[in-house]
Amino acid sequence: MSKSDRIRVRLVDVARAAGVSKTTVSDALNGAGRLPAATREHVQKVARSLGYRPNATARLLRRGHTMLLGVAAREYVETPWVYAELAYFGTLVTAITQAALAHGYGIVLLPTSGPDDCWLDMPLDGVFVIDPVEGDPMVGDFLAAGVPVVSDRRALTEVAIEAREPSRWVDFDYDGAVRQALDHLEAAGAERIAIVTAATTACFYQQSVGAYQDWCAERGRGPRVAYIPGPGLQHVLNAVEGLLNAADPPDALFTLVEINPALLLDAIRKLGRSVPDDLLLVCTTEDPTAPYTDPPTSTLSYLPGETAEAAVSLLVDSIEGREGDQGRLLSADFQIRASSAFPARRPAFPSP
Amino acid sequence: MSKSDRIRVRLVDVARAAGVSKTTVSDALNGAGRLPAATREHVQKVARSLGYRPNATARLLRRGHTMLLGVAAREYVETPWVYAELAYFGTLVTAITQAALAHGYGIVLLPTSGPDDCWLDMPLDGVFVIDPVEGDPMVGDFLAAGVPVVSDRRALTEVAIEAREPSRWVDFDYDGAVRQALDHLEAAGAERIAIVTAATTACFYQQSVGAYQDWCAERGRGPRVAYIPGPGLQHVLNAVEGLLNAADPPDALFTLVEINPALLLDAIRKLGRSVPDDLLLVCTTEDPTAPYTDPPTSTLSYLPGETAEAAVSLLVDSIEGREGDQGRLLSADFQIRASSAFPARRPAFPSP
DNA sequence: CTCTTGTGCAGGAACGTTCCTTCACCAATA
DNA sequence: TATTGGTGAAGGAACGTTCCTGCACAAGAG
Repeated sequence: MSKSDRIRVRLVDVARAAGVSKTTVSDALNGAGRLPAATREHVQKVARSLGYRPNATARLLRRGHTMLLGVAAREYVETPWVYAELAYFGTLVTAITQAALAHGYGIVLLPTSGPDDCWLDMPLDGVFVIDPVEGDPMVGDFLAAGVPVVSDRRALTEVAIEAREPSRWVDFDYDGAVRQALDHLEAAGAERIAIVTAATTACFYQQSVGAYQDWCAERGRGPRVAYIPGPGLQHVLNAVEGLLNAADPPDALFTLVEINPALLLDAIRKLGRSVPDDLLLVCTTEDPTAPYTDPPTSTLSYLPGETAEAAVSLLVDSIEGREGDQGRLLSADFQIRASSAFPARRPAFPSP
Repeated sequence: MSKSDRIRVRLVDVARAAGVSKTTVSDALNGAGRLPAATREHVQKVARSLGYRPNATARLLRRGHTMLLGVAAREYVETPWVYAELAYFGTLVTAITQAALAHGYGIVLLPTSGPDDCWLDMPLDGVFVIDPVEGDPMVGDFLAAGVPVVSDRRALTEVAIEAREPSRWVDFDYDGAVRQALDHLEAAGAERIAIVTAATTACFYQQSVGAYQDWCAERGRGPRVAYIPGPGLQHVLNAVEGLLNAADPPDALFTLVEINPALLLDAIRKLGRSVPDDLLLVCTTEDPTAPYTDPPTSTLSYLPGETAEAAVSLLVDSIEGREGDQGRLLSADFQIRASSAFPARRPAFPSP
């Protein structure tokens, strides 16, 4: 009926056409076996003329591994796939793809929601789970199925310990990173540092806010935390407006959520404040535009490139049966630029 | 030796443990066959207790399709995978992933370069090729292998016609879109409109610049085109600076390349110009921050969401043997905001 | 003229599923 | 008692590869 009824040409078809056995065809095309050059070339010519292409699935079944790595972002599990909103996810996925390619693996983007354990239908050799939720069922399913898992957070112990092989991890020293930024702002003269964070259970936010609160407590300062309720930059802008219009406004802002730095500077300007004269600013972001804003924005980066490299390498070690590290602890990258530099004069803001 | 030597539990293992045949196990777990509830539950219990998970690859081989769609970005073929740099790619990939998921397909990110035809080793049911180059070998390989291809540009005829099944396409009316933006700028009073484009062979830039030149010629105006040599926002900023510092500077800017609007406004401001008073601005971008800049930026969007929807639907039709459309022609979405609105006064720029 | 060694290739098992066919069994009907 | 019909389950082919084993033949050594 349809033109796609034309059946695909298989190995045996080539064998018949060339008047040899399928072993000979396989050997000729794969460069294996003991074949004289004449036979090899003949078979190759016939295969080419028939337009033969090996069936990838059959090959994978035979070989036993698929050379495919899954990637799943779990932070907002209800949203199907959100990474485009966030520069962090975008760069991370890119970096993972490149790193995987370098090891000869392909990348499959996994649904974060879906019917039950539909993710197990994909032929994967390993999975990288970004921002797993607590007791993540996806992680459990894969480990139970014998598929190695690497996560960018290591809060998976309770699931992992009952599995045959615990999941490996890549993690960051959040506490150190947050303190580095806060110390810097303090040294630059800030006395009322506010942070903007997300109202999620994601490990990154939990630990960062915790570190911030500890840091404030050690200095006897009241914490100023703005929580945004979900993804979307309007929420972030609202939160910033709320902070700056408060009775006792902050003299420094530290954002944990992704926000385009130029846009944030715009918003701050519209609220009648000037960076860095009235307000110091540090953004947690992977946005490559940060150095080009006016003034250039100080950033805290969680190095998607290195995360990806480490994750893929751990995953591949695990898949290929090598005993490698169990995990890798990375440090964030803090870039100081003019937005948080020591201003000529300290804010002459009226204290209430 | 290693702990991963522990062999995976297969269907036959469950069958042996449950004292039944593999047929019974398969039927019990898949809800097929004629089995009494007792047997079904017994088998399920045994399977669960052994931690059985079906092998995805074997299943795919049997079923004949993999439910996997490939995605390849070809614009900068030399760069391994660049989409994070460009909001268009990011949103497009996200949208494709979601659309594919809705049809029950997964997404595989394909290497754009690599040894020969390594992409054929992936078990794909179909491929979406973004921005194919002329006579793209990847498109040819897939079509020859009987894998349906959909592309977001239709300039593939010479490859497609020799294939059994020509590739399907999603395309845009670039000419109409460019003219819409230019007409709008003209109506707003602009007399010297410059565009910023990329020095690539990609269909989108070629056709858009062509439309711009035609439009200028029809009005007897000299075209002002700035070409950027490669990816990276520094190039864009340099190009803008070059245009605005020229002897006879433009009074309107129309960017075809991706650039963060807030950042561009920053740069224009630093060059001593004000949008929209001195300079009107229209950006081709998918950046969600455009409505939030100061002033809000007029944008031309090539609707990654609709592109993805159409592409996946064409692909799935093709895979599942339905005779569907051969292609889909979409229109770009032009959003007029303050950055290109009629200013109170026309630029009082000195003509040379 | 045998015995070895090597070459060129064919046969068939295996990978782990799904599903089509067959078969035994039991009860109800003719 | 023979026939039908339905139920429960087993056997085995098939999906398209790869690769292990082994056969036939020829050439050289003894």
